[in-house]
Amino acid sequence: MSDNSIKISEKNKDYFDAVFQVVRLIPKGRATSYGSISNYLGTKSGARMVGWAMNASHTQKEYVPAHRVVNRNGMLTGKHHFSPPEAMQEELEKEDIEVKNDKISNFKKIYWDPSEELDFD
DNA sequence: TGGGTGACCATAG
DNA sequence: ACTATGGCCACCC
Repeated sequence: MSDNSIKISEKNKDYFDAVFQVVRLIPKGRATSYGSISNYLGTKSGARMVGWAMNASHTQKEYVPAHRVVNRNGMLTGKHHFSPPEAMQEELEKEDIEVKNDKISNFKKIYWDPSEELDFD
């Protein structure tokens, strides 16, 4: 493995790019939280920035599975930001992820932590 | 330039 | 268990 090391430059633009890359690395049927991504990138409290980056994810040419990114509670906080708000839950259910009341039921099961799954070189 | 906001998280009361 | 507050950093007005 060699592509798993995401490098962040001083440019915030690269930070956005890094977030997108991590999100794309999320396996199908899995989900992670903003905090985990920010923690993986080094910005512990930069969880908000991750969400901000996701907001710009739709502008990226490459597909970014933003629906696989939820908050620490497993709640689909960003669903309202999707083209059709219900699309987020739809996409998750398509990946065998059970969503109940805008929250992932088995979030702990399908939880995917980049720092755990991705190996550092 | 400065203040307010946000798809968050952790801690304290 | 729940609510309140701070922190964090980029973006917008």
